[in-house]
Amino acid sequence: MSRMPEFNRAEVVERALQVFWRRGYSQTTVTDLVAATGLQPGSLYAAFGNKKGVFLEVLEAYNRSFLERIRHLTADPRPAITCIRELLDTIVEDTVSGRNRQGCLAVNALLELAEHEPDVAARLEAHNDQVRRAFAELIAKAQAGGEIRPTSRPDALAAFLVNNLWGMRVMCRGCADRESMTAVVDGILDALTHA
Amino acid sequence: MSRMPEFNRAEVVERALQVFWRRGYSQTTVTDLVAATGLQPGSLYAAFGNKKGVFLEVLEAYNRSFLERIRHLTADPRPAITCIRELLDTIVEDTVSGRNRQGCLAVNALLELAEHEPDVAARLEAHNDQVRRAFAELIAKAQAGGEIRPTSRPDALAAFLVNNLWGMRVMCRGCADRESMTAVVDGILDALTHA
DNA sequence: CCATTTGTTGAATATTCGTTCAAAATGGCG
DNA sequence: CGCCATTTTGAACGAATATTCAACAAATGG
Repeated sequence: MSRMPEFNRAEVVERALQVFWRRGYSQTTVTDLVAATGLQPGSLYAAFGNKKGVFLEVLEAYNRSFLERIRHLTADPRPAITCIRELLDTIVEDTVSGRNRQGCLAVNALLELAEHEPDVAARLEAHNDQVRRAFAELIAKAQAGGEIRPTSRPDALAAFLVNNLWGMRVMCRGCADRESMTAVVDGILDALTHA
Repeated sequence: MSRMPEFNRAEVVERALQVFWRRGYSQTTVTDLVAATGLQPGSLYAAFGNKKGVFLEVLEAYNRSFLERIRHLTADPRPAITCIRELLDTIVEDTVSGRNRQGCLAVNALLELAEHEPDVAARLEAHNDQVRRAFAELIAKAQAGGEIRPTSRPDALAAFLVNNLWGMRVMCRGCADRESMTAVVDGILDALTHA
């Protein structure tokens, strides 16, 4: 009964994500989004409402993907500590190689927008909680398997781990030397296994 | 032989700092700065060149103050671990009480501006190095005094500590519950003392 | 093949922002 | 006091920005 959209929504979101991730929210202009997505302003506004609408959908896709990645670790047959080490090592490698120095979109957005976009902040808080819970499950599994001593509660260790993850996401934007980053990873894993 | 400036530069910088800290760089308008400092646009531009000039001076003041605070810890007669715990506890209290949920100006600025303001990023990297070195000294002192075992190098432990500090500066913008934050602080101190 | 509904186009719009500048004000000094 | 260098004032300017809209195009159903 009507004309069909010419674009693939997921593709558009993915391309917008790349721009927002690299340039941040404020420094990304609608013109940037038009160039990156191939959509004209009118189509963009028809599909997403406004710039913030695009960003919210981008953020949702990013967070979902990240969270799934963490949750998959719990299903991984290898020891949990191995999975965590691999996760952290990947960040180090991506940073040192220059493959990814843009940090975490969610962390970047939280620091940039927490003050004047309360709804964005609320979503990011919720995401943070979910990440923490996912790690707590992973740690509980590791404690059950004897990899981590059950001295500390999974919640507490998860909060500690997430804190370090966010710290690394800050550092990889500004001080990307391998030595410091591996020292950090070693410190985290020592803390988890000796706790 | 000429007219004298009517404002106190340090006061103006301090007031501009409050605005930039709360709102971030992009979201702070020159109109905001005019309102906060009491200076008219012309005076502001005569004194600082432009908006970025104001911000650079603000950042310098903030970083110098923070760095001095850390360096003072090395001269504190009490055990280094006590000083570190106090530093971290202060962050927790300021966050939970709502006294300071704006995190760290330097971290916020790094994430917001690293991409498109290379000179800002360079200054922040240098600051980061100085902070790390200051903590390394503090830790070396603690190792010499037997508070921390000399198993790990001071550099490595300092990198780990700074990573957690930045992580806390992220978290205090988005997930300010006391339980998580004290869990993080406990994790940090356990890691430092048992390493 | 027409009517209708929806998507696309891209120039236009209104607003906001950083910055400038000419005129007025101020204070030190001969 | 009168000269002059400097600061202050605040309206004005141009550039950039997010958003809109009227004209056009495509697809569907009868």
